[in-house]
Amino acid sequence: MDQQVNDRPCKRPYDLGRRQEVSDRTREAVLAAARAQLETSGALTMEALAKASGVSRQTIHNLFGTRSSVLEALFDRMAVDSGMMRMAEVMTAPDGERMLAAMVEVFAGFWARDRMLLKRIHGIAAIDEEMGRLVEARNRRRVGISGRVVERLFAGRSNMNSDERAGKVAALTAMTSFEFFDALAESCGNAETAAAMMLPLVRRAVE
Amino acid sequence: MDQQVNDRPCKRPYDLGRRQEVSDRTREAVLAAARAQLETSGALTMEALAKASGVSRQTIHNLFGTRSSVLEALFDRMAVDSGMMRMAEVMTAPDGERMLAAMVEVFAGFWARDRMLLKRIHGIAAIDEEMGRLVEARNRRRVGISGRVVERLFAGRSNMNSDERAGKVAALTAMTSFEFFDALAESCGNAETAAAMMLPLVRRAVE
DNA sequence: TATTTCAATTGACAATATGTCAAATTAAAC
DNA sequence: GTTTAATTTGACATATTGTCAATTGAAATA
Repeated sequence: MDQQVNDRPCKRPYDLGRRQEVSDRTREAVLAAARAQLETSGALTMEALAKASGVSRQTIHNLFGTRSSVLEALFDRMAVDSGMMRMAEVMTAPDGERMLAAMVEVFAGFWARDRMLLKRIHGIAAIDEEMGRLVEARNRRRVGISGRVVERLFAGRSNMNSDERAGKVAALTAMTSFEFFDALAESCGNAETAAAMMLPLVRRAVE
Repeated sequence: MDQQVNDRPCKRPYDLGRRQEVSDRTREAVLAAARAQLETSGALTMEALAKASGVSRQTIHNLFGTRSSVLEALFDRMAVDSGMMRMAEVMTAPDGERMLAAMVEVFAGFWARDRMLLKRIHGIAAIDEEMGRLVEARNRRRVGISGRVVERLFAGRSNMNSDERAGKVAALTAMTSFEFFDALAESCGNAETAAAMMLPLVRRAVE
């Protein structure tokens, strides 16, 4: 079990030790299988997931809780995996221009790496309230980053009212969204070309 | 039934007449209820749909077939309702600039009108193969329109290679996509502001 | 080695959803 | 009044999520 309430006193201390490692590995296996299933078919059933990861259906429930929780775990993991920490790179860039370039590069890379998976998850988010809130929360972080970039980019010019500034931030946020990247990749035919096109497009958008 | 195989000879001709009208009205009622359900909760169950539109679950199956078919009918209808015919306006504009402006106006209006519904349907399309093909097919039409607009826009200049041209088309297609509009509306806070921002952004993108 | 602990399995179950079928109902057309 | 066919009703079959309790099995302790 994930956690247990001690209604019965333990006669003996017990360290999970290697058992925890095994448990962790099966957790990974489930997430990997979930990723594979989502990327190929788009459907994600507990039954198929259990079979693919070589555990029982109940075990997945024990490890994650509900089906939604599996998706959430996958989504959470993605940020860590794909180096959301590279965002520091963006923030510490020497000037606005290079901040913008770094931001575009980081996000384009991020979106390109897990494009199919993100497409599925964002799709689910459009239907499912809970996943919707999760995606929205992450998007809000990008709004914050856009704000900082725009701030630095126009640090010199004081002849810009707050509406104009808000417009720039909105444009930058929208153009660094997964949705825009995916649409661009779709109409380009591949993600690499889309990634290459991003910076000039974004630059012209925030001018 | 939708259609029947005559295994028994009819003794008498029969014109549906008013019965057809009634049937058509219930069809409308179902679609309206489906729209309402999708816009509010995002979930669409046949049971709730039947209750909301005041018919039996079986009737919906008779009228549409499957649950997916209801969604498809709703999606098909949307194009007709929201005036895809206004596309002629785009094609017959006197010059490239005005074609571009018309295209942006038409699509921004189109996306804004049914934003929530489109969000749901595109979400489903990201998961469901069949709906995915439908949305993709419609998107391809926009690619064609973008091509015409870019063609006219740069009719004078011959100093543009095919890669450059393809890039413009891809950018225009991506920036007139629902996904981009929705992302922009999200970061603006409302669809109206997003619609107003579109033209300048698109213009700068295709330059 | 024997015992204890707990992850994992198994099987049963309830709840919800889609989709199909056949018989009965009902309202419109003839 | 009879015929026609849309609509309803109720019964199924199937698939899916989620929970429960009892069992199993492997690792940790003594």
